[in-house]
Amino acid sequence: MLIGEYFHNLDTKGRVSIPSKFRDDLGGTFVLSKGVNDCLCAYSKEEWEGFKEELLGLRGADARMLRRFFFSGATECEIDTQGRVVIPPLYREYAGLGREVVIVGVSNCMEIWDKAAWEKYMQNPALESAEIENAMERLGL
Amino acid sequence: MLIGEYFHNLDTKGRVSIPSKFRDDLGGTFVLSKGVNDCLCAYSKEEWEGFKEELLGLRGADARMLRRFFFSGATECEIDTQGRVVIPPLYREYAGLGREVVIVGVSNCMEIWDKAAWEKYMQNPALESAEIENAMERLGL
DNA sequence: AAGGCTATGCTTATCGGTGAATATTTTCAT
DNA sequence: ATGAAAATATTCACCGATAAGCATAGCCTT
Repeated sequence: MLIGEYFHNLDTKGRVSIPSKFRDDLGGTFVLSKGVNDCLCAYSKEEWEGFKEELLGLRGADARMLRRFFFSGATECEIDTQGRVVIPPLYREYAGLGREVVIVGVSNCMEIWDKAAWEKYMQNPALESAEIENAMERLGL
Repeated sequence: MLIGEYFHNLDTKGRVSIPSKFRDDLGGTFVLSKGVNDCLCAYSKEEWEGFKEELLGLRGADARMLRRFFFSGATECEIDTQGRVVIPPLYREYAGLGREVVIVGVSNCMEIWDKAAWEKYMQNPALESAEIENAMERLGL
C-alpha cells in the first residue's frame, strides 16, 4: 500500500528517486499520468490495466474524447537500477516541478507534487481539523 | 501499449518521425487510415485485422458506408531506417497537417493530429477538471 | 540526351535519456 | 554512541532520438 510523504530532489536531468518503500508496490515499470490538481499520478501496471479496460469498454463520442484525454496524458516509466525515474519535460512542466518535489502515497497511486505547490495545497482551510471532522461526519466515518 | 503525446515536425518532404516508444508496438509496417475528427489513425497489422473483422461483421446501410470510408481511406506505411514515415499528400490534406503535428497514443492505435487542431480539440468543455473528476469516479480511479 | 522532379537515404547538430561512479545522508543493529 | 548498510543526491560521460539540410538515384518530360 502506498502511503506517506517524502521530500526528494530532481537531478539536473529531471530524474527523481522513488521512495524505496514504494518500489515493490509500483513494480519496475509503472504508468505516470497528469493528475487533477497540478500534480502527477503514478499507477502500478495492475491499477492502470483496470482503468484501461473500463475506458476501452465505453462507447460513443464522449468516450472517444475521454480515451484521448487519459491515454494521451499518460506515459510508461521504468525505474532504473538506482531506483530513479525520468520525469519527461512535458510532465515536469504540467505539474510545475522545480528541483524540490514531494512524493505522496495515496493508497492506490503515488502522486508527485512541486514542494511549494504541495505545501500551499495542504494549507487549504478545508484541511483543518474541524473541517475534516465535518467531512467525516457527512460521509458517516 | 500506445500512450502519450508527442510533438513532432513534418520535414519538407512530408515525413515524420514516429516516437521511438511506439515503434515496437506498431511494427515495421502499419496501416494508416483516415480517423474520426480530422485526424489520422495508425494501426499495427494485428489491430487493423481486428478492426477490419469488426467492420465486416456489421450489416446495413450504415455499415456499407463505414466500410467504404475506412477501407478506401487506408494505406500501408513503412517505417524507414531512421524511424520516419511518409504521410501521403492526400492524408496530410485530410487531417489538415501543417509542419507541426502531434502524435497521440490511444492504447490500441496511434493518432496524428495537426498541432493547432489537437489543442483546440482538447479545449472541449467536456474535458474540464470537474468533468474529468466525475469520469474518473465513474471509472473507479 | 538534358533537365527537373520525386522518393529515399545520409550527415550533422542538438537535446534528452541512460548508466556509472562517487558523495552524502539516513536508518538500523549492535 | 558507533559502525555497517541502505537510500538518496550529485556529477560526468556516453548513447540514442529527433530535426534539418543535403546528396543521390531513378524516373518522367521535353
